[in-house]
Amino acid sequence: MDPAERRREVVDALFRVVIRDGLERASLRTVAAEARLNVGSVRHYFATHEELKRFAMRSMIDRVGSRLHARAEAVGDAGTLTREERKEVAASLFAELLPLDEARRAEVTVFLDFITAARTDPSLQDLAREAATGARALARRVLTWLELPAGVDVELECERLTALLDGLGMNAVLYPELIGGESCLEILRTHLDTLIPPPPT
Amino acid sequence: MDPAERRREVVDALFRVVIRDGLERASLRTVAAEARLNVGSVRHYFATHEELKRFAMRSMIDRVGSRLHARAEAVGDAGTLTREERKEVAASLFAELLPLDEARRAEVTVFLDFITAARTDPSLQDLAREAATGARALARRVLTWLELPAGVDVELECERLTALLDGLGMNAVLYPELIGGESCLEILRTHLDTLIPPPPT
DNA sequence: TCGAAAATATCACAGCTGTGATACAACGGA
DNA sequence: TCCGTTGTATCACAGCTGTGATATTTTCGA
Repeated sequence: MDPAERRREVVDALFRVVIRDGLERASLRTVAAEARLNVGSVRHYFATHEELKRFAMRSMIDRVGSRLHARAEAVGDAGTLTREERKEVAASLFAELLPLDEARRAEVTVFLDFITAARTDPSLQDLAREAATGARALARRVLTWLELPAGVDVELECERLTALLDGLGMNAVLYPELIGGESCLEILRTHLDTLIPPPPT
Repeated sequence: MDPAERRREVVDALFRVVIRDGLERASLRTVAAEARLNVGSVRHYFATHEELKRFAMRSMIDRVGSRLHARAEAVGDAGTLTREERKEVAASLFAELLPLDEARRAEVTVFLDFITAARTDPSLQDLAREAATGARALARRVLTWLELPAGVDVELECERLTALLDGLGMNAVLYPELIGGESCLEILRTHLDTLIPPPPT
C-alpha cells in the first residue's frame, strides 16, 4: 500500500480519537487500535509520538489552508462584483472556519485541541503560530478586498474578526446546545454588515 | 491550619502547574510537589483527582463570578449616567474577562484549559456549561442596560459579544506576541462603539 | 496529661505511557 | 531463486498515573 495513504489513515484515526476523547488520550496505542494496527506499524511510519502529532497538525493546517486558498483564488476578479456580492463571498469564505457541518465541526474541534496543547508543547508551537498568522493574513486580505469605509482601522478590524471567528468556533464546539452553526453564520453576516452598512431597503 | 486555606493553597498550586505545563500535567504528584506536600496530604483534602479538579474549576468560576457581580452591583443606579459613561462602565466590566494583567492572564489561561478539557471530561461539563450560561447572562444584562438602538437583536449581539470576548482572551493567551492586552481593550471599545455610535466630535 | 481526631507521610499495586530491540512475513528486482 | 527492502508484529523496560491501605506525627480540647 502507498505509504502516503497509510500515513493518512493513521492521521485520520488520530483525528477520530481526538474528537472522541481529546488529544491527551491520543497515545500511540489508542491511535494504533483505532487504525486497526499495532504500535510497531504506526511507528514504522512515525518514528515518535511527537512526529505523529506534528504531522497530524500539519495535515490539518494544510487541508484547511489549501481549501481557503482555492476559494480565494476562484474569486480573483473582484471588479465585476458589487459590494453586497463581495460581502456574501467573504461570508462564505470565512464560513469555512466555522463548524457548519460535521466535517468542519471535526476540524475546529481537533484544531482547538491542538492549539491549546501547543501553549505548553514546544514541538507544536511553530505550527500554531503559523496557523494564527495565516488566519490573520487571510482576514487582512479579504478586508482590504472589501474596501471598508474610510476611517476604519483595518488591522484592528482584522484582529476583531479573527477573534470573533475563533470565539464562535470555540463556543459552537464546546457548547453545541448553546450556539449552533446557523447562529454562527448569522452572527458572521451581521458582523460584516456592521463593517459595510447594507443599502437601505 | 484552617482546612479551607489548605485547600486554597493546593488549588493555587494546581493553577501554577496548569499555567506552566497544562492541565493534563496537573497530576496529584505534580500538584503535591508544587504545594510542597505529598500525595497523602493532598488526598486528605481531596479524596480523588477528579474532586480536586472540580474544586479548582469551581473556585475559578466563583472568583471571577463574584468579582463581576460586585462590579455590576456597584453601578446599580444607571439613571444618572450618560450613554457614553455607561459604555465606559460596560467596557471596564467586560475587561474583567480579558487578560489585561498577570492575574487575569492566569485566570483566562487556566479557564481555557478547563473548558477545553470539559469537552471530553464528563466530570467538568456541568461547570463549563454553568460558566458559559453565566457569561451570556451577564452580557445580556449589560447589553439591555446599555439600551441599544432600536432594531438591534439583543440575543444575537449577546452571542457576538461573548464570542468576541472568548476569542480575544484565547488569542491573547495563546499568541501573546500577536495580540496584547491593550489591543484587546481597544477592540472591545471599538466593538461597543459599533453597538452604540459615539456622539460626533 | 491523656487520648481521640486531624494531618502528614510512605508503601504497594495495577494500569497506562513512549520507546528500544528484535523477530517474522511479504514483496519485488537482479 | 535469492536477497535486501519494506512492512508487520511482539516483547521488555523504565517512568508516570490514580488509588487503596497503613503508619507516623501533630494538634487540641476534656
